[in-house]
Amino acid sequence: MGQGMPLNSDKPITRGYIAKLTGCSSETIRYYEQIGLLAEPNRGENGYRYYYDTHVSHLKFIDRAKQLGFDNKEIHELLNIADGPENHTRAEVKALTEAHINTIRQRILTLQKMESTLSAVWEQCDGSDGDAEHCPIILSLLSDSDETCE
Amino acid sequence: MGQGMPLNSDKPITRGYIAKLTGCSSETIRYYEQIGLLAEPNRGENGYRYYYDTHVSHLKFIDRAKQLGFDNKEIHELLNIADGPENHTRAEVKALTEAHINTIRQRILTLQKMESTLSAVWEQCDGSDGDAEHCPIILSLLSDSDETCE
DNA sequence: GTTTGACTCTGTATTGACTACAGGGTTTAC
DNA sequence: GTAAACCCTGTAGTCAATACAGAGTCAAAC
Repeated sequence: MGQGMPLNSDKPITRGYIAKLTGCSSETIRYYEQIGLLAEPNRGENGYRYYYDTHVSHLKFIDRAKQLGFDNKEIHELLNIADGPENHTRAEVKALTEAHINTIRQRILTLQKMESTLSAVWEQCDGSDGDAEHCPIILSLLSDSDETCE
Repeated sequence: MGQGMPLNSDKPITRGYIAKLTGCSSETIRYYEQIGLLAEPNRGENGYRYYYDTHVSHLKFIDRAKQLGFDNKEIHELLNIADGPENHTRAEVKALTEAHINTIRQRILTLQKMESTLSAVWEQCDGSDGDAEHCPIILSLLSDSDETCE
């Protein structure tokens, strides 16, 4: 029931502390503020940034979205939606997510092609102390495989 | 039998022409030279770069390695090996390739996890014109899923 | 013979998502 | 009281290009 971390909603916390709380580095937090991803916090008389609960939950939101592969621009949109969901539809969120899923699927396909090609030449290479001249990996990079009619 | 492109080994070609031959942009070619990936070509009296066959085959090598996901540093090593294979072993090439394959496999795993998580929430969202407040995608980003004992 | 357009040259700025300083000021712990 | 540990700012670096400004050069059309 909310122990562990004594986070009084009214007591502001420093950058180093919110960094530990969220797992972000304090430099990253400054960066997020700079690019407008995280709202500017209040400042103390000494110029120190002081953060509240909302900053903590926003940073956690950012972290989760990042783990799902969203880039900062997409996370910015998602945060806007989360902060004012009454101005957005589920259709909008679903479309945004779908586009992202497609990007990820495309990346997977590209990587899988690389993997299978690489694995094939890797298996052909005997991995011995012999001269790299006859290494099938090097040979495959040297040969115009698509232009074999040369 | 080597027609199609009349490439006399002794006639140097300009940057724009080698760009068309290899599919790289001419800016990219200048960039490769800058980072030491492509050897500095001779210059004409006017300061123009003039390329030979070796540059063409090096650029093609780079392109093929890039398609297999190698980064510029790795390609640099591979090019060194291809240019002086007597100083390298097949074991070395195989190890380099294996490390790269492992990186790619790791990336695939990460992306597949993202994909399955995203697909799951995507399916839960009805995609209607309704308020985004109850959108399961947004909710999943808002919830401390790992810290449910709060 | 000049002018037009396409090329080439250089250096520098931008992208994205940070990370890593340098060179100060402040706060905390002992 | 002093030293460590924090905070502040601005700036530079990373990777792999891409893009642009401003200048010079070249080939061909008119």
